[in-house]
Amino acid sequence: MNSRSTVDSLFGAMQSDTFDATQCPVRNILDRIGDKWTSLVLVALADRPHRFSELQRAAPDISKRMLTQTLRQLERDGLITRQVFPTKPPAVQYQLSPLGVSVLEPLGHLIDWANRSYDQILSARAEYDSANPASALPVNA
Amino acid sequence: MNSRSTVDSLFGAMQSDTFDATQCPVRNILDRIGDKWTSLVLVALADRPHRFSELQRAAPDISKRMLTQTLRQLERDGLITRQVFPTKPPAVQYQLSPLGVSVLEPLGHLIDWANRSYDQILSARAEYDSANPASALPVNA
DNA sequence: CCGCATCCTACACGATACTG
DNA sequence: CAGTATCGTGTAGGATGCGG
Repeated sequence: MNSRSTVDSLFGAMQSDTFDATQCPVRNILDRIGDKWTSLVLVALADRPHRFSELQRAAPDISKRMLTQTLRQLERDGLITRQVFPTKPPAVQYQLSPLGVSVLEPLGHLIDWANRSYDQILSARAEYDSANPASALPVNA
Repeated sequence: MNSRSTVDSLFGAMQSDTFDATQCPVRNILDRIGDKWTSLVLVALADRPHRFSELQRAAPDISKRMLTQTLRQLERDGLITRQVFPTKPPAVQYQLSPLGVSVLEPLGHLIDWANRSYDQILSARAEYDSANPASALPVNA
């Protein structure tokens, strides 16, 4: 496996005394990727630039509040750019920056893996759950 | 970009009427990856199999509760296997399953990207914050 | 149309104490 | 050693209404 060495080196870094998890780059990124809407917005913008309301339509169940928040985060991190057209009423366009485009590749790999592996995961869950008739799992079922 | 087509097709799927976000494979996976400890445990186990207390030492700030929960999730999803040695006191070993090993590759790509891009992100944040002297960001600074 | 402020709820997570 | 059970908290995130 190719990525093995990088994973090992990360693990080594985690073991060091001076390791501060709060400013670990990986934690930082994964927290973003993992939150409920970030990756969704990135994927939507991979298609083409979108306006605010277009993004809302693209993800029907996102609230204005969270969409705004997600976009601000991405803008702050330099993954997307925000362009205001002073028309009336105003129009705002969001699009991926080069940095934002660059994340699509690793993100795409993960998405591919998810799609390829989902059946295996589902059957693994079914097997586990049938072997463990109820309890034993304190979290979301 | 290679992964562009898969991203686009995902986006297309999201747009369909029959799309149910709650059982979207990608959402499912990213929720796991994004939670606080899953990826950390996966990376730790990439090195070699670990016992429960070894994992605790590897991630000094994880509580027993969360470690147990994370391990259960991963076991249920079939990414890791759990093996109990009925010694006294008992020893339990966790190791990656083939499926678990397979996630290291896309996960490694993302980790690489995070490490490579972190400087850019930090400077983007600094620039954004200096341009927006305070307010304007309702979330964690 | 865009997006901020306010209020509120649910759940992720941590701390602690107890069992086989 | 390897967990489970219980409790308490912070905060992510949804609903709503106002303002430019």
